[in-house]
Amino acid sequence: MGRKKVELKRIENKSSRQVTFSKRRNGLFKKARELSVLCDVQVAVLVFSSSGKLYEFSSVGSITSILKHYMSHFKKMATSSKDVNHAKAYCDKHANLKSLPELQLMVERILEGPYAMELALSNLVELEKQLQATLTYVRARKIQMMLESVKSLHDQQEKMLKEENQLLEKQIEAMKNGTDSDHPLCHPPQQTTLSLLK
Amino acid sequence: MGRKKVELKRIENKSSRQVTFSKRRNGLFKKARELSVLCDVQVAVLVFSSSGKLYEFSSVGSITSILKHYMSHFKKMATSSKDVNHAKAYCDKHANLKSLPELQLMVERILEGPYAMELALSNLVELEKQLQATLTYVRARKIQMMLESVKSLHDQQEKMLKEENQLLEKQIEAMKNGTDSDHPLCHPPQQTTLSLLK
DNA sequence: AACTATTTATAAGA
DNA sequence: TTCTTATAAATAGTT
Repeated sequence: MGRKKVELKRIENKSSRQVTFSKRRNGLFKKARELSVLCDVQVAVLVFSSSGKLYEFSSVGSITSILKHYMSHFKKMATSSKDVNHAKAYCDKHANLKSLPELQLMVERILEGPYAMELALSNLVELEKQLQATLTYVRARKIQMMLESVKSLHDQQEKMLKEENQLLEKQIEAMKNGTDSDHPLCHPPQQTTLSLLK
Repeated sequence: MGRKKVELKRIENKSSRQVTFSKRRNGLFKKARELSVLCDVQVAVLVFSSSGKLYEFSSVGSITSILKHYMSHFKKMATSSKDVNHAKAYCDKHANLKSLPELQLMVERILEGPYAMELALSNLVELEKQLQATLTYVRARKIQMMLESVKSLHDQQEKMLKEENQLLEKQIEAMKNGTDSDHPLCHPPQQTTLSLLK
């Protein structure tokens, strides 16, 4: 379908082969998307160029579902502005990581953009790495916070027990020293209230 | 390209959807073959019908490169044999999850079997779910273990402090009994009940 | 499955 | 590379 009918054999001229490759590859992906949508089927097209580059079309399936999975994680993560700020600071210090807002944009473009289907696999792999790194960081932060909260409770309790010990020691001291006209030991019951995990 | 322009959306009429599927599937495969021959590249097209049937065109080779990605995730998980045992026990109690060794076999069959190309996409999606579920479990176990180790340190310290308190209380008691045997206000110190991490 | 009016893809040229 | 356009090819609706 062009000015002339083409013979079905390798195009020997390198540059016209390259031009045809680019045009027909796009055409093939478009057809694949149409088939997928019109007929409600899953289609994957993989094209390996002679230079080893991979061009891929995927109507659905693992790649999209992986992205949706990340996306849902992502929305949860983005709700806590505190985490976002921590992550932002972290990303600023490690240039290989993108910030959460940047990643969010990236994911949204991919999922909602008009060219969602024409994403190269390499882009997805890169995105996945970025998301994984960010998730890992956020998880580490959460665990850190959990441990810190437990430790803080612990420290508080320890402090109260120590205070109680000191009080008791003073009582002993006082009893040893004192005669009994005045009874410093006989106070109303000590209040030892420990509020712990809510 | 037909009597009318078609909207790019699912064809609702089942039989015309089926006819279009058949026509366009063949068209897509023809385009794929042309691209492959004219441009001297490798092309694979996979079409999964809603009934699960696979139609395939391949100018060559395999999809194993995509599957290797899954495999690498997998290898990381399998490094800790302790976790493997925990996960095994967990999986035994939750029949919908496969154990790690089972998953490993699954992946190996997929990668090394002679029918690598004929994998249904649904298998990959299922595998992905299994892997994700297992990873989630392993992560939860790790957090649990970290918290437990902190709690155990905490409990130990608390026990020591309590013992010290008791010792001090006994000393007070003893001193009271020796010097000042009937003083109505002087009760034994109040008990200090500590409710801690469950 | 075949036909055919139309739309769509694309080869060659600018 | 991008656009234009003549023509080949694909295909939607019909039979």
